[in-house]
Amino acid sequence: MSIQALKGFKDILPDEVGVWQHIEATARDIFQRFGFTEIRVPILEKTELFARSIGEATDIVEKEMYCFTDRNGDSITMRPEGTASVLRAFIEHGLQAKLPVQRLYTIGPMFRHERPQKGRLRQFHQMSVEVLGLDHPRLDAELIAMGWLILEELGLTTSLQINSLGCPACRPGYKEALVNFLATRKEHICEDCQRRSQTNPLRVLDCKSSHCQEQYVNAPAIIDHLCPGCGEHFTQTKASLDLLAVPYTVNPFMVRGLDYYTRTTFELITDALGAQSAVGAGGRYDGLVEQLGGAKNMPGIGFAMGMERLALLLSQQNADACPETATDLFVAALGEEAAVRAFPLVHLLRRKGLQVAMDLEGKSLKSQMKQADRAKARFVLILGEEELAKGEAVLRDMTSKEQQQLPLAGAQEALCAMLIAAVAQR
RNA sequence: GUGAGCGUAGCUCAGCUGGUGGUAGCACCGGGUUGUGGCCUCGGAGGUCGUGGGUUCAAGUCCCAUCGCUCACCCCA
Repeated sequence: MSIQALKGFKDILPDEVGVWQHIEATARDIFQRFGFTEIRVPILEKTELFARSIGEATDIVEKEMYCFTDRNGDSITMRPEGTASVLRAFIEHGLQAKLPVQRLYTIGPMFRHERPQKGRLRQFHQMSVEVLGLDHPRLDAELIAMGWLILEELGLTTSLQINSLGCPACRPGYKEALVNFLATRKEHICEDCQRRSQTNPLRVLDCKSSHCQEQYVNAPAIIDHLCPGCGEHFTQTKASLDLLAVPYTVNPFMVRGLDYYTRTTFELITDALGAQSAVGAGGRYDGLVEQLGGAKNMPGIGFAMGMERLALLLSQQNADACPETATDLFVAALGEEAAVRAFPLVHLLRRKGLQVAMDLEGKSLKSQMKQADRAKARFVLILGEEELAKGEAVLRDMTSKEQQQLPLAGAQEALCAMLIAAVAQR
């Protein structure tokens, strides 16, 4: 048996890479329009960073992280998400001193040891954005609208759900009300829900069992328990979304799997990916910077998009949008003398910026024409013994099938210029 | 961690109640066209039927184990 990739680790093969590049290019362009700059952060961090930000009791930290002890005996973790690292860098380098409001994005692989399934891998890729230093509700709306715009420009149809999780002032009160409510339904809900009533009561409302959902119809909703500050913030966020004409539905039962979220949370959802419905999600995390040892009262908000999920959606909904690679010119040389002549010509054309291919093995013209066709070459320059004898090469336009003679005499630069002109005309 | 389904050519898959591995499709190589691609046509190459054991005169097919993949639960982007 030959060696295979690790479970949940996948190669992105040449014929799928166009989709990925299209997603990335579209997103980078939009990030830039919204004033974001890229930050690149390491894949490895101290384990403590994630334990402190994501939350000790979360599934991610408890059982999904790739942790190991390095040669110095330090506990190291392969990042399961991007926000913690970006905030660490923000604090470590004092970025708030350089610009009061930081808009950052990062793209890269994340790692979680889960059972792989459709749209879920152990190494997966996220594009994530963070804004630090501003808590205005218009920012929440702007960020959500940016996520929406990315999907729109990719030609993908999704829906948007929003919620508010409150803040340390109002959430405990809600939690208590919820726990009390759940106690009254204890006998009628599934085992998972009973267990989660203790460990993570907010999560219970997210149960997929329709039987449980019936029980929760009259459950207290967090948005009815928000403190005045959070209530006003949520109202303003919704109003701002309306101003931008971004359609949303409020899902008072939506929760997040990371502990650091406060106030606004949202998910961009699709029903086209099987069990994995979220293609993007995020929210506000106003206490996180302080929690990680940074400045007090440093608000933050961010979201991440799953690139595998976007790629799946794109290839099933809008595959045509991804540009195909084409070749400007294929140089078909026949015989050793012609090959020796063509070889440096090809290099010169490449230096001039053309996308040029050539067969190096001395195959038949038929075979070389086939290669040219496969490479989607727009032109083929035929250079054989006959052409050398006549001092004229044949340039064939592969779509119109028209052929013209190009003089070989004189400097190679002249031939180059003619070829570049021919390619530029199309 | 739990459950289900599936492993046959590079890829997608046929293969019935066990009886010699498929002229299968796509891709690849070559000929038809001695120097012109796609379309057509003819030919060619390509396999430890995931692995190990068992039942049987006989196993791709039945049984057991094991490895792998996929989907779902859970969780999440």
